[in-house]
Amino acid sequence: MKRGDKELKKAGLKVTLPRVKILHILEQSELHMTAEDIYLKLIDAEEDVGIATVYRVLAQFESARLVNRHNFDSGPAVYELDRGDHHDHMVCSETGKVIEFHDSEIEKLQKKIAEKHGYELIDHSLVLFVRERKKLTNLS
Amino acid sequence: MKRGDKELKKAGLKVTLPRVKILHILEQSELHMTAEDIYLKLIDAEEDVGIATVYRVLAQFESARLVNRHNFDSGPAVYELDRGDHHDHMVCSETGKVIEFHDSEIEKLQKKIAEKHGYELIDHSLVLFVRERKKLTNLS
DNA sequence: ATGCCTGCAAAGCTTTTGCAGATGC
DNA sequence: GCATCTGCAAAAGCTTTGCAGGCAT
Repeated sequence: MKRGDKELKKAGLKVTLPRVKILHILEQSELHMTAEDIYLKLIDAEEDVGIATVYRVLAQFESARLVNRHNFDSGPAVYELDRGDHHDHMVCSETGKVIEFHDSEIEKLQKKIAEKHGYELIDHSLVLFVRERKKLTNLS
Repeated sequence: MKRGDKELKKAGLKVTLPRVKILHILEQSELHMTAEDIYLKLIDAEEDVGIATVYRVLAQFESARLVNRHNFDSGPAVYELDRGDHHDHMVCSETGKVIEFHDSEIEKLQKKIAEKHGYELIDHSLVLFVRERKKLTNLS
């Protein structure tokens, strides 16, 4: 039994080729892939998996907390493996690059704000839209 | 010339019935309406405006910074009038209620984090998903 | 009169679903 | 063998676009 199979079993999912392959792609590739990114990787690897299955499997993985889905913007959702380390995201509006970060101070403040309003914080979504800082020093 | 017309002119938009009506609805109604919410209000008011126009006008309003669009989740985007007061949102997962809040400490931290990574903060999106706090005191 | 604006319908893009056959256990 | 899973194609949900006519200036 290969690596990854255990996670699937634990989630109550049969160990099928599409699931193993998709999990593998998520492990190997860049973080933050769209369903289509994954689908194209599968095609590339000559795997005969339909896009519908990719969506279905990703939804199951999300329920099983194996992956997290984000809607950074309008447009397609992106998925990333849940490696157990909670973090937020910064997206460069020029390059599209995604940077992860974690700030426990911000986390604490969020909890406090929710409580101040009589609520319990379940989850949150924080995305910073940034651009590379212009270096004003080297204008020759 | 009625209230609101000036904003439209300033944005370089002709003062047309759909634009005036939509602006009016955004001013009068609850914050955070979907394009369809607005469309239904227009139908209700016997105005003969198409949903395509609602989307087009909202996009123009967004460019003109008269409104802000949010994608709280998957599903339809919501729009709110830009009243000049920046704030973030808290969504109750049980009732769907949206609460606005502002925390300058969090804002400051975001700016600092972006800069620490060599970026300039342009914008951000912060949504807290919450639920009503269970009162554990009155279990009879 | 002119060019911007609009309604309608059709298309677009992302995601979900129904179904018959395939596969894991 | 049986339930779960999958591919395909069709549908669904939200949003955008092409076009011919309408309206503000």
